[in-house]
Amino acid sequence: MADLARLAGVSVATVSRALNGSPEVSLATRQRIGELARSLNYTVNIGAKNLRTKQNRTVAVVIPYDEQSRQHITDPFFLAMLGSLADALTDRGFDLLLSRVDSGYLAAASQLYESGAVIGTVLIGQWRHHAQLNALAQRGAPLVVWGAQLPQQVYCSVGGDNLAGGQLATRHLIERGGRRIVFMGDPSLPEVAQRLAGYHQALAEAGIAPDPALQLNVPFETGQARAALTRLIESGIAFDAIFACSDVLAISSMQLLRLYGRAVPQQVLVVGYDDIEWASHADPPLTTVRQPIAAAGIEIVQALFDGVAGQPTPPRTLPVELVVRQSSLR
Amino acid sequence: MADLARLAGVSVATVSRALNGSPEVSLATRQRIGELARSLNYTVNIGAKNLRTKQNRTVAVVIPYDEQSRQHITDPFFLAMLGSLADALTDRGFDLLLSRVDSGYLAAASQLYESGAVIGTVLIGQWRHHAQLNALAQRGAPLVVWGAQLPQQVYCSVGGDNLAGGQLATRHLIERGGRRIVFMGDPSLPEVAQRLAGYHQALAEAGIAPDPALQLNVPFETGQARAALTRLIESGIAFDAIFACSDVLAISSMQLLRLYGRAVPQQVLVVGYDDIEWASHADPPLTTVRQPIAAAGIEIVQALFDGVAGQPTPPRTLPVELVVRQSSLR
DNA sequence: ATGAAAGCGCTAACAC
DNA sequence: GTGTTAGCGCTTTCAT
Repeated sequence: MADLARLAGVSVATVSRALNGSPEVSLATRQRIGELARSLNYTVNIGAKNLRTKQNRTVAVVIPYDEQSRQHITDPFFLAMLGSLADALTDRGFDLLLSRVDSGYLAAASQLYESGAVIGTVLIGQWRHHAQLNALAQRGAPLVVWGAQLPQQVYCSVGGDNLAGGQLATRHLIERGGRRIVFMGDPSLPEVAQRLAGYHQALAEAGIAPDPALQLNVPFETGQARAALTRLIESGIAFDAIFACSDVLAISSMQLLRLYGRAVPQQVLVVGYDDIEWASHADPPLTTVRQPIAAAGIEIVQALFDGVAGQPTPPRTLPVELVVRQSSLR
Repeated sequence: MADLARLAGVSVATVSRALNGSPEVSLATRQRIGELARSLNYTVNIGAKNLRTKQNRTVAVVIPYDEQSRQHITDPFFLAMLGSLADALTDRGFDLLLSRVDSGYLAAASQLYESGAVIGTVLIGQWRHHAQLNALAQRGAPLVVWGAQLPQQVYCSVGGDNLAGGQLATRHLIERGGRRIVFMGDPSLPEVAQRLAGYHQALAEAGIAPDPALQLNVPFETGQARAALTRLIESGIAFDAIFACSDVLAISSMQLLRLYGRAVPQQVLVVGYDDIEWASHADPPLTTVRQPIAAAGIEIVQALFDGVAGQPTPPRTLPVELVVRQSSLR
């Protein structure tokens, strides 16, 4: 900037003002300096600017990972959320700092904030970390978590309406003739627990007694899910429908069912969750509960900015919607 | 830090040294300061540190988007690459700044560098921007592009061996009895052009004359691809195999073929490209050319760091491999 | 309308 | 082993 000032024959103060479009500096010099900067490929050093102004236009997006599995971000749903956040932030002129932190030590997520690198943090994946997240929020970092709304929650969460989602899916399966409906998902995750509650409510409404044998407690990871479903099939326990807590699980299950000669939807109805792009390309196209991904990105970002501005940030629940395709149409 | 110094009864210089683990400061005070900092949730302001030391531990990953379609990052392959890069950078203690820039104005990608926000840039998706990328590289920013190696290339590219991939896929289809092999992809993209060249070579080896009617020039976007394939089917032109330049295209095509009562693999063999996670869950499981995604992340990051260090960064081509599943096994 | 100068939080000579 | 001080590149009062 000093160079620029010298070349323009003015002081750095003027250059700074000009580059920031201050009306104090005459239009002529403002333009002259602007063009000089452009021709020199000069850009204000963002670090110095941030240091001086104590502001900052970047947001951290944290995806926790299991220390053991050390797995790559892989579920298309997470990735779609990431894209949605990227778009929402880009629209507001903010950058996105992608960070992976050990899920056992989420406190690391706040370092980005405490070191002044970001103005706040978005965490995708609440998992089992409710307490850790509360602790994190209490350290003062603006934080928004994609996940379920829980009792005694200090942090702000934005999430789909999981209870309604579970009900929607299950009611639909019942309407279509399902009576022995398998539930697939890991209820130790808050979001899944709520979907399970919706499943139970819908069963109760229809006067169907839930059979614990049909509740498959499997993580969002196809390997174990396939094993569990295989055991179920081979045990000979009857079922005529599946409500899976993710599309990945649902599609993987449909494939397995085919292997065992069970036709979808003729013999088994299937409903998934998320409505990832693949759901409509599955065979048969998958009925699923659509999560409002684009809206989610916008809401999350809005909530985060509210938090940064010191405004209250109540948890938000976004509506979900049932998308009926052929996997549930007998 | 001044506060910390006061509380510890030392000067800021000592605190700085202690926090950076300098052996000059006595172990006792070093530990004392360390614990004090921890108890205060204090973290060195990274912006100020970067400003002073003129270093920086963040890398920009840019995903261009079309100004028109303004579409979300959506192809699972891109997202998998992103995950791989995130892992590779995390392993080296670097942060990843995710940025979306208008593909018509890629020069914007260098701003992150010129403003000192990042030490270099990784661009996923070479598309048609060879010239722009060259210009970008010439501005001095360390840049690595995932894509094909091209003549007169100034920037460093890391990519799969597209020529071999095209050959592998096509030879396999021929071995399996394919004679009239459809090619799907947009040859205006360098990577696809190389795969097409491989396709042509394999045809020539087998003495099969290429039929231009079988070359479907469609983008990586299923809508147009489906339209083109539909036209081909309805035109009555015979074909017995498809080589699609992405798994998304391939799976979408299989779905369409089923609609038209063409059995895969009995009537039409299909091979895809990328080996995204979904390929093995498709129906039938998709034979495909595997891109080395995990290795790619590591290579890209290595190349970028070489560039930052001022070392030469020749383009790198990574081996691909054919993964045979049922979609091509008649 | 423009300039001089202080200071954002940190590190690294250089002194002691 | 520790303190003093200059300065990274910028913005912003306060003067003029």
